[in-house]
Formats: sequence, C-alpha cells, structure tokens
Amino acid sequence: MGRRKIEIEMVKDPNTRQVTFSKRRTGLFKKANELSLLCKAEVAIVVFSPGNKPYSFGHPGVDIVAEKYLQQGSTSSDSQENSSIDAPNMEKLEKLNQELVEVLAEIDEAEKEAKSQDQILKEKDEKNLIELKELRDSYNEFLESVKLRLSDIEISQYMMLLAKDPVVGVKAKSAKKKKGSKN
Amino acid sequence: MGRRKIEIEMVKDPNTRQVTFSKRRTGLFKKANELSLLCKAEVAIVVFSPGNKPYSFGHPGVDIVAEKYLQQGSTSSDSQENSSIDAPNMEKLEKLNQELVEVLAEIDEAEKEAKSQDQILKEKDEKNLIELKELRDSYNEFLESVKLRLSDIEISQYMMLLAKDPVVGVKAKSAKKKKGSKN
DNA sequence: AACTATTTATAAGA
DNA sequence: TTCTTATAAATAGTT
Repeated sequence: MGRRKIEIEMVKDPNTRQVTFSKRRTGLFKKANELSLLCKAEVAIVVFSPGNKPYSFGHPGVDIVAEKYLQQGSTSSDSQENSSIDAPNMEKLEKLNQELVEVLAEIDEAEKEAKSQDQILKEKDEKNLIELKELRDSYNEFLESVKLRLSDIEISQYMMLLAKDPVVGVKAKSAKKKKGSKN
Repeated sequence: MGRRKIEIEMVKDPNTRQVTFSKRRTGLFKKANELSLLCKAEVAIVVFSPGNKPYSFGHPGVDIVAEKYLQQGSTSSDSQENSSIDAPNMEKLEKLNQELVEVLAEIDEAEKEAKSQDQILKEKDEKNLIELKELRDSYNEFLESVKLRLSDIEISQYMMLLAKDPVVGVKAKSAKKKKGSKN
C-alpha cells in the first residue's frame, strides 16, 4: 500500500526495517482496536520488534484476554485451586480497563456530536463557540480521569519510581461534567 | 475502506457484525503475518469473537511468544522477592508523562486561542470551525497514544504477577498460517 | 462467497 | 524523525 508494491519478505536494510516495523505495528494495533469496537470482540496482541523489544495491545486488556484464553485453551486440569490471578493489583488493572472503555465511548460520542455541529455551525457561529468550550471541558475531564488511572498504577508499583518524576499536574480547570446534547 | 465510510462503533445488526468480524479478523491476522515476515518480528494474537469463540494467530507461535513475554517480565529470576520495576517500564511511564505534558500545553494554547476567537468570530466564523477540528484531532491523537501505552503498562504488570504462577499449555489453535520458519 | 466502489494503510520521498 | 503523497491493500455494501 505504498508508492510501490513490495514483496512480503524480510526487509534487508535494518533502518528501513525498523521504520516498517513501527508503521505496521501501529497499523496492526489500530486494526485490532477497531475490531474490538466494531464487533465487541476481545483482543490481545504481543509483538517483539526485530530488536527484540516487546510491545502489546489489549482490549479490554492483554491480561484479561490472555487469562480467558488460557482458561479455555488449557482445560483447567489444575492441581491447584489457583485459577485466576490473585493479586490486589489485578483488581486495579481491571478497574482501569473498565474506565478506559467507558471514557473511550464518551469521547467517541463527543466526537460525533462535534461532527454534526460542523454543519450547524456554518449558520450559527455563536453556537460553535459554545461547542468548542464544551469540547474543551470534556477534554479536561478525560485528562483528569487518565491522571487518576495513572495514579492507580503508581500505587500499584510505580509510586516510588515516579516520585522523582511525578505524574503531570493536570490543571483541571473547570472540568464541568460531560457535555449535554442540545439539538 | 468499503463502499462507504463507517463509524468505529459497535455494529448493531448481529449478522453484519459477524461478517465484519470474520473479514477483519482475517485481515488482522494477515497483517500480523506480514509484520512478522517483513521485520522478523514475533507476534501473537488472541481474539474472542462476539460469540465468544477464541481465535489465535502466532508466529512462530502463540505459546512461544507468550512464554517469551513471561520470561522477560520477570527479569530478576533469582529472587522470590518481587523486585521493583525495571528500567524499560520506567521508560514507558516517563514517556507517557512526557506526552501528557505536551498535550496539556497544546490544550492550553488552543484554549487561549479559542478565547481570542471570541472576538474574531464575530467576523469570521469559519476560522472557529477549523479550531474546533484541530482540537478534536489532537484529542484523538492523545487518546490513542495513551491507550496504547496503558496497554504496555498493563502487560508489564501482568507479566510480573504471572511470573509467580505456572502458566502453561497455550495450544495454538486456528493459526491461519503455518509457513516454515527457522526459529 | 464474489464483486467493486471507496476508504484506509503505507512505501517512498521531502 | 515527522509529514506528504502516490499507490497498494483492505473492506462495506452489494450481487
């Protein structure tokens, strides 16, 4: 899909190969994300770059999907009653995932509304200004939630390390509440 | 990429959804295969269809790649003690933080501009429209990067948790491909 | 399951 | 390295 067709075989030039990897990994993850959204499917991907660096994508989470797969894939003929991951951190991660899903849906909605506004705005400029402000609000809201989730992670294990490089101070301005649709 | 553009949201019609799932799952696996061949990268994908049926792809194999992940996840393999995070994970968080900072700055700027737009808009409403679009774009961009990074963090932690448990028997199921590869 | 009109991904190039 | 842009590839709706 580029300037010219290429054979699907190892790219010889290391530099080009790295570039190709980055582009295609991004594309792969994007596709995976779309698949999960369009079909309510759960997806988990793990990739090792040519340099052997690990990358992963998961919706609702690599851990969750992997766990599910392991459960079904290897009929739990376990000798232990240890069937699920038992760690307080796990709970936090799941919660995080849940929130992410919700926020994503919210953002998506806001985006659509913004689109439909596009048309209306061509006639009403004032209305456009209002929309911009609202979008900004939901924007801040989102940032805040992200910050909270990061905090959870920190608490789990990264706190100490992050101490020297604290999570961004999101200056949540007037993060009202989600935008209401008036149409 | 079809007769017409579609929104990335749950396909309502069950039948259409199933068809979409099949098509896109095939496409996703194909992309994964190309990535592994072009870049000598190792890839593993697990997907659950809307009907909750598992599908997987792996090169050289789901189990192999998963295993590798587990291995790397617990670098310090000589201690029963769960050592803290390693440098690579730390890097990811820092990178995430960095991006957050950048986006915040961007938002702030956009906000200011929006304000000044208040005046200009009384004369030029089109300009405002553009502003709205740009804000929305950076919005999506940021969302995506955060989402991907969160996944990375999740997997890292998951690996560490799992390292304590005996994970096994992932039987590579319907992996479409089966090309010969010198592992 | 095939077929295309279109959209999307991306190989080169800047 | 990030941004274009020409082209290849994926795929939504159709048959």
